[in-house]
Amino acid sequence: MSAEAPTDGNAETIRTDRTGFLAAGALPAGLVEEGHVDILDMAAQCFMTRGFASTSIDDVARRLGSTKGRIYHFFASKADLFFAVAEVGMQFNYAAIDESLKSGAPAVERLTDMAFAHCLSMIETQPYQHSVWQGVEIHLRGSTTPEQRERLNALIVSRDHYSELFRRVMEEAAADGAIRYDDLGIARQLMFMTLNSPIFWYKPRPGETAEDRRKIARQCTDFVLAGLHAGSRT
Amino acid sequence: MSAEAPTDGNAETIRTDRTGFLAAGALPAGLVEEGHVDILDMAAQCFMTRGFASTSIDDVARRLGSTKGRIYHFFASKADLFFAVAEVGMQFNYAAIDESLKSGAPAVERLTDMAFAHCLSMIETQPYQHSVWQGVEIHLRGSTTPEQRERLNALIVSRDHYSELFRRVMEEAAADGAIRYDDLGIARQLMFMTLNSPIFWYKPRPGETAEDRRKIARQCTDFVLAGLHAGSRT
DNA sequence: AACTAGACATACTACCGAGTATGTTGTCAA
DNA sequence: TTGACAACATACTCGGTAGTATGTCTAGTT
Repeated sequence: MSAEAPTDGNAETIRTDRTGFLAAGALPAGLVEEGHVDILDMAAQCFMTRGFASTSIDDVARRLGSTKGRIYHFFASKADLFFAVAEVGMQFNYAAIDESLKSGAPAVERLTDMAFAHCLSMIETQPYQHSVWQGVEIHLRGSTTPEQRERLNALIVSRDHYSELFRRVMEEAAADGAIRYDDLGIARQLMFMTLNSPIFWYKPRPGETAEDRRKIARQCTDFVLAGLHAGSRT
Repeated sequence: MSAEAPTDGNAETIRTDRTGFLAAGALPAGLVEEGHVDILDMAAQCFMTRGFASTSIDDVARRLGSTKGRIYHFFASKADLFFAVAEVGMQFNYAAIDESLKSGAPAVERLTDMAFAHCLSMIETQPYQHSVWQGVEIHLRGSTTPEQRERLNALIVSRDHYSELFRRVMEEAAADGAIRYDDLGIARQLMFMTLNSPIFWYKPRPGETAEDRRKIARQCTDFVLAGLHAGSRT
């Protein structure tokens, strides 16, 4: 049933669409190894719906239509699998805002574009982002191994660095007088929470188009910019 | 150490402050039974820091300085304990917005007051609210019993009804032309996410005053109102 | 003074799930 | 053709945790 579409030869085609909803294959290059893709996709979905702690490896295997053996062949432990998912999630984000970040546009405009791209990334890679959230939020009970602790720290560092990219643009925009806030730290928290919120309430509708998703992201971005008291849209 | 302050006679004094940080005893009346208070407080903290699934009953007992026996004497199961915490959390919220809700003030003002009260409740009863969040969000793995399913549904209904209270005021305010948005459903999601966000990032500072907390709530409220394009503050 | 019941602590069971050890199958190389 | 290895599946171990059964102590009652 979940049967192999004939796995014909061309090993080149890493980013085939598979059965998965999300296709981690959409990433830049060989960032995700062949054979990992499906597992990551399904794991991300499990982690999203049941949470890390409540997700058993057998759950993921079941969703894959296979058994634990397959997963443990590629990932050393449940935590390893989780980190892999979360790290891919962050890759998505960096890739998403990259272009806007580098544009020479004025700060507010850059901030707007980044916020929009970030939000859209939340929507379109939701299960991965949900895992990132859990990783940063719940400090992962049972990260016994020091290697895992290290990996968790790396994830948080990555998250912080990403957040920093936004902070700089916010300060620029504030210096321009384009936005204003009371406390920068809180303002940034509120901004991210709003932009991240689709992680929790977004539910893909059947027959939904890419433009529909962009519309949601646009509304979130508008809300944030208004919240930052950006020039009232005439 | 965690020792009993002399449990002298007056059984009337249900709402003594105890060792707990939160004191569920601050609730309206006999809503929380004596003997439940400390357990609920500690359970809420555990659920917040480790999450429901990763929290063992022994964890809660350890934080109480006692053993499982005490907990199972009052609560039938781990899920029961969790629901009790979450339900108390919702009680806090209803109590918090009650006054503002009934005031005859114009819609925007009412909305502002409710938002502020709600946000402050998130801050001041954080562990309980974090449990509410988990209950509504993660659909509670292993709610095997139909009674538990029922209880979870009841919690969600309670949450929805609470959310409805806000929706009405939002529509009123929109009709007054005091706020405007694109999609009401999304606008409400964004509003709540922003107001709820302290659940995740608030961290009580030593020597913090009630006014400090109100200030945070005020900034969140401002952000939301601006996001809803309420009249630009002059 | 014995009786009772509430409020726990202690000791035990049963199960689930992470991790492992080993078996099986297909594919490619020589 | 055979050997080797990747990619899994199957079968098992073992620790942690929810839940239970039972013991103990104290306060209050008659």
